[in-house]
This record gives sequence, structure tokens and C-alpha cells, in this order.
Amino acid sequence: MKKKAIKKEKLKTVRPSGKKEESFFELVYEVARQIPKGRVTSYGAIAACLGTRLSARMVGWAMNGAGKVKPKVPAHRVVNRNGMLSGKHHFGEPDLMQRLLEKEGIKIEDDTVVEFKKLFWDPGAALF
DNA sequence: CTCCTGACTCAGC
DNA sequence: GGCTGAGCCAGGA
Repeated sequence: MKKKAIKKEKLKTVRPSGKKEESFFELVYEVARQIPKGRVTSYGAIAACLGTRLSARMVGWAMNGAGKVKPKVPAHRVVNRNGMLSGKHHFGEPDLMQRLLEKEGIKIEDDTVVEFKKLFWDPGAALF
């Protein structure tokens, strides 16, 4: 297990050379799709993985079309930094997101992922 | 073309 | 210790 060594990492300009001009959205989609089942991540983590943790908003915004793109993006595995299901209201039904997570073995309490810290999946460590 | 909002996060008060 | 403001990028009116 790796400790949280990502304290003040330098903002490395992650420029996927070779890849096409993938917009922030597509990058977010790709990362979100890499989330293993039974694991969750935060918007900031994805944003930070892309190099811009300040654009965490865009991550959430990108999720706006998560269920529209193909393959479908497991946006329900993406929560805010506190582990709270901030986007549950955008799944059509507020209980849908929680149900999906519980189906994967993730316990949800008070709209928050239990042991979120433990189930937290770091895209930066997993992909790189 | 311009303005604003939006599923976040950090820093400041 | 809680709330507010500012920053990010992209899409919609």
C-alpha cells in the first residue's frame, strides 16, 4: 500500500503527446472508465491526474454526459473529495447512484461513501 | 460574440 | 471552526 506521498507534487504539464487533441471531457471519461469495480474516486483526483486539480468542476461537468457517451462512464463511482454523492441528483434518480455503489459492495451512509478513504482509487497511481 | 452557470477544491477571513 | 470568494474549462442562452 502506498502512503499518501502526493502532498505538494509539482504541477507537471501532462501533455499526452501522440494522443489526439482529446478534450478535458474525453480524458475524464477515460480515467473514469478505468475505475475498478468496488472502488471510488474523487473529482479532484481525476482533475489532478490530468494536471489541473483546479478544474475539478470540469470533471463533474464532463460527467454530465457520462451516461450518454459510449461506453458508459461509471460516474457513480466518482464522488467529491469528502466521498459524498454530490452528483446523485444528476443520475435521474437520487437513489440510483447509491444503489449502484451498494451493488458493488460499497456502503453508503448519509449520502457518503463509508470507508471512502479505504476505497479511494487513485488514478494517478493506478495509471502511472 | 458575450455573459453565466456548473456534479469541485483550496485559501482566506 | 464555518462560511465566502476566487480559479479552472467548456457549453448553453
